[in-house]
Amino acid sequence: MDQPAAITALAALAQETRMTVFRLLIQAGPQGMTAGDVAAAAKAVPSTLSHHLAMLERAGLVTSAREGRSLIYAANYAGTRALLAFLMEDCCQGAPEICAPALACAQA
Amino acid sequence: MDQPAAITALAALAQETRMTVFRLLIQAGPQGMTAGDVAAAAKAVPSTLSHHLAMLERAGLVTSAREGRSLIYAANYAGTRALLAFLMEDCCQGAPEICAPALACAQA
DNA sequence: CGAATACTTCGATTTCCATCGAAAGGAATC
DNA sequence: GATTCCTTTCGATGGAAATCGAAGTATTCG
Repeated sequence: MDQPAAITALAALAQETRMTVFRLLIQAGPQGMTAGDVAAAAKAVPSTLSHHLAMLERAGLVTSAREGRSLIYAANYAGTRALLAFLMEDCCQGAPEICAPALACAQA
Repeated sequence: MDQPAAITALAALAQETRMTVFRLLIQAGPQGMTAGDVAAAAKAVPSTLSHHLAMLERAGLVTSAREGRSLIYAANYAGTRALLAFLMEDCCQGAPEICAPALACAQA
């Protein structure tokens, strides 16, 4: 992942509703949730939420798939992993004191 | 770190100039750089850069200290670590397949 | 004290983002 | 084939962010 892509992904997460939605989808796991369920859980108007989901998808943090008349959104593990890798490589390159505790925390 | 603080930090990094400045300060290490040197390296007008540095500082990603008539900016390791920890905990909680590769990458 | 240096803060402009209601687009049902 | 459902796209509006030049603040040196 290059810097412009990382910035797009960070911008996607730097918003309350989108961050909430993303966390929701991470917790929902690989099977994901319908757009409607996400909207209900996030207490957002459908059109607004659709906009946010599209932004998360463009950022590579979320995937969508049609199932019947619903759209299923799920967390994009590869994209999320790429963003974390970008941050870790960028930080730890010369500064392991930043990332070492983070990965200890992740292992717990 | 709670969600609002993380969003502030993510927003601070989700901008080209600020991301560049942050990476510059990480590479500069604990001794940091003067605001003037940062402005020169980032090819930015002083007033604009001052605004960006202030935002990074509010986000807890950099620190500032006066030294003579210069201001020294340096990466805030604790704040950066906290942001990564927030992302890792949030991601890996139920999804180690995201963070495991990230930490392997960081260890290399 | 006065001038010069190093940044920041102020004021103003332009551009981008978040939000909503209304209309439109596919998919299933009857 | 018409209707109903679920979701997106369109159009418009209010508000926040990025940028710059000019003026202000703190510090050192003459």
